Amino acid sequence: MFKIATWNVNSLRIRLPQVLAWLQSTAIDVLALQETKLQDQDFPSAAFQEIGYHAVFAGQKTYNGVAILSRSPLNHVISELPGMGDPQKRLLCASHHDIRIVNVYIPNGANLESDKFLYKMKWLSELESFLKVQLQASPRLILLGDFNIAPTPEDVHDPQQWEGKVLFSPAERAAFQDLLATGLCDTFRLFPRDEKQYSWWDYRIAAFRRNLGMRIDHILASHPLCAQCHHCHIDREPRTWERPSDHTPVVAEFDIS
DNA sequence: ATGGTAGTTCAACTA
Repeated sequence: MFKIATWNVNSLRIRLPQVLAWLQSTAIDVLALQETKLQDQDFPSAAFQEIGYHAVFAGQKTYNGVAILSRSPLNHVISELPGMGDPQKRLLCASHHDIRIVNVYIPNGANLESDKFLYKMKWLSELESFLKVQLQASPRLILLGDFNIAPTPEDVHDPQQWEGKVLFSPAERAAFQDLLATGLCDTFRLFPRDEKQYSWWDYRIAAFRRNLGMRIDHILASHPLCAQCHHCHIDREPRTWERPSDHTPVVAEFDIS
């Protein structure tokens, strides 16, 4: 059994006790983190090592920052998205045995009229190119992270209100489908689902209490791995804790010998 | 239609 998860922690400095507690209450093999907001010299490697996790990370001051925690050593690390020439630390790719793990913090995009949205679409386009190369070399691949895209109306609490807005625009949804078309499937949608299951709720407007959320954190797996995926769930519990991240973890399990 | 909160850093930006 192989259990992998993604969690946008919105500052690992603040959330470290929660991440440690959550890891110790689950049986996670690999955890992809986004928005660590830590420079590499400040990354709490020792704290994770004490509970049995190796860590690789790519951080910067104040914004962004990604990390992968793993019970087994990780290798062949890439922390730059080719084609971007980008100081923003939003991608971290590493191998866990023969599984290629691609952890992403896809840009938010602000709004459809902004330069940030152009940057988001460019980033998605470069990610698609990068994935094709990675899949060629590594047929067993998992792409996971904070995508900042709700792929379908079922992933949005009020799809009419959100139609055409950032996180749920036709262009972003099309880009998400382009990612799937490289040879991936959305593990969450491999199984029957209750409605209104989300991974992110705005801190404002008491969104969590009212379940006004969106499913924007995803675990996509290449087809050979999808055949071995037997479970995916959103763990709402950390979102109920004191001083939570605005995102909650998503977990997928694979039957891998 | 606007803004509501949270984190980083310390006025303003990102989300």
